[in-house]
Amino acid sequence: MEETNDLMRQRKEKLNEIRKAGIDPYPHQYAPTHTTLDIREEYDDVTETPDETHRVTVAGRIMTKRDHGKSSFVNLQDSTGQIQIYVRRDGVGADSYIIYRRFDVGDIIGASGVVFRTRTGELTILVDSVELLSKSIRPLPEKWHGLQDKQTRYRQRYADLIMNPEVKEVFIQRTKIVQSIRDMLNEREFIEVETPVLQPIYGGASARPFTTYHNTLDQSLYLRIANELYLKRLIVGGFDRVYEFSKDFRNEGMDRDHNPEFTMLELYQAYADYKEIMELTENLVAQTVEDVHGTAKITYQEQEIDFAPPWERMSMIESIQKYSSFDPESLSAHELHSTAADAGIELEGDEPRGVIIAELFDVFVESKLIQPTFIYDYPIEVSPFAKKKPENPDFVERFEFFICGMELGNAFSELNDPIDQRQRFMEQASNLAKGDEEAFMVDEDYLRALEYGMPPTGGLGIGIDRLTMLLTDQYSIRDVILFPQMRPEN
RNA sequence: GAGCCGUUAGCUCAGCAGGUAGAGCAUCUGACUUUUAAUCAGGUGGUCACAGGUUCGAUUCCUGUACGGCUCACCA
Repeated sequence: MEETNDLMRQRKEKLNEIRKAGIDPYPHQYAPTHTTLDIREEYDDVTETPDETHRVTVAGRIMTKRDHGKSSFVNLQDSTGQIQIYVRRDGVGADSYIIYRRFDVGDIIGASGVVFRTRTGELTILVDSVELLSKSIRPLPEKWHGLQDKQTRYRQRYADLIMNPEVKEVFIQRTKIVQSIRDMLNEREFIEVETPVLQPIYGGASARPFTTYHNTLDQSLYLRIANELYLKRLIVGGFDRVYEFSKDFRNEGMDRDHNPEFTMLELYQAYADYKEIMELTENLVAQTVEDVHGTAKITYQEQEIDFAPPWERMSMIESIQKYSSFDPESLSAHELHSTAADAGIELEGDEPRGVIIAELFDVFVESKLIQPTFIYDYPIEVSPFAKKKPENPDFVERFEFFICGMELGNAFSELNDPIDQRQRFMEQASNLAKGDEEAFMVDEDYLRALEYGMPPTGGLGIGIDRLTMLLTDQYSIRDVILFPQMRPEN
């Protein structure tokens, strides 16, 4: 249904008047010579006297308009910032000025003129030619307070971006973060690849998937919850270093650090173990912080975070010993159960030891890890794709890293023993049968790949959205995703 | 999934111990050729989220619904 209000009606009338004057309100192209930033850099030293050699053509959106009878000031915004333009009837001609009077805040216009300074010192273009490039028929939010309503900002990100320049900055930073990581990985001879988003069998993580359907194949397909198993197939195939920035989809709750679709970097390096990946991780992230901020120290929600390596390292057991009064090592399985129950953890009663240890970690430790910290050596029960520790087969060579109480990444020495992997799959399949919605199916093709032989390999996943939250000091994942998931408006 | 809070003009927000609504910006008309929250004068603009209930009367009180925010739970 088309919305109407007086303001839009008025603008449509102006649009018709402009058309009647024989002017196309939506012309096909324009050729600006400068961005507003170019002008600020190039003409920083101009004076109050207009000089014909300081000629520029700019294009952008009218953000404010101050009419003074036969002259008018406009703040014009382009992708690099704003500049003031000064339109005089004597400058553009009487006919053109009549059309100009039909321009509104929000319209996209082009203007040519010479750069000078007004007597208040404002860098300004004295315009002798101005034209409409696109008529805006929907009024922008108010200039002073901008757009505040969160719902509107998320649903109409375009309006948010027009009105709130700091929002745009966040997304520019996001791109820089990705670019920085990509540059470093390319330099280390990793190959960037693309693997399927539509998967016949989902796997590589524990999460409920989105299900879809392919008509021609007459088959259900899943949107990937991870790309792990495909990247490892490539390791089998002889790509020794691969990575992918992967949009993954998990059919679960939404909150300040979960969106149903999100971006994960996964990388795999043949012949490395998790200790090497740990070093790669801290160097990669610390360098990204440096590239984006020029320093390894940032402030996130008023907490100072120092990314300079080496980061703190603690085994999961050590971390539980440190942050709770419990020592999982000295407790029997039965005592572990009652400990966990006392801590308010809901249990069925038949959870294996490792599952409870992981729960204790979640409850007692995770939120306390503020500075970048590696937690390593996870229980085997919660890590179906990680290699066992040679000296203790109850635990695997796996780490996650945490910053500001958030899990940022996950890595392991990849399980490459096809016999062991098959057993782990069977356990998952049995959990699935028992009703664990986040367990997953046996992936026979992945096992077939492993049977050909996969070199010892270290793998890593990093949550790009969460990393961006940290580096741009945003409280919610919705503020680092351009179009976050929302319920329908109506 | 639970709790708390919110939804009033295009935007940002007031308000109503229950009597059909206000401000600023925007917009319109007039004046104004160096303003920058331009200024001055005068106007326009509202299904007070939606649906029920109580009441002589509901934007206001009550209930429900929708959407959103925050917190908690869930999420290895």
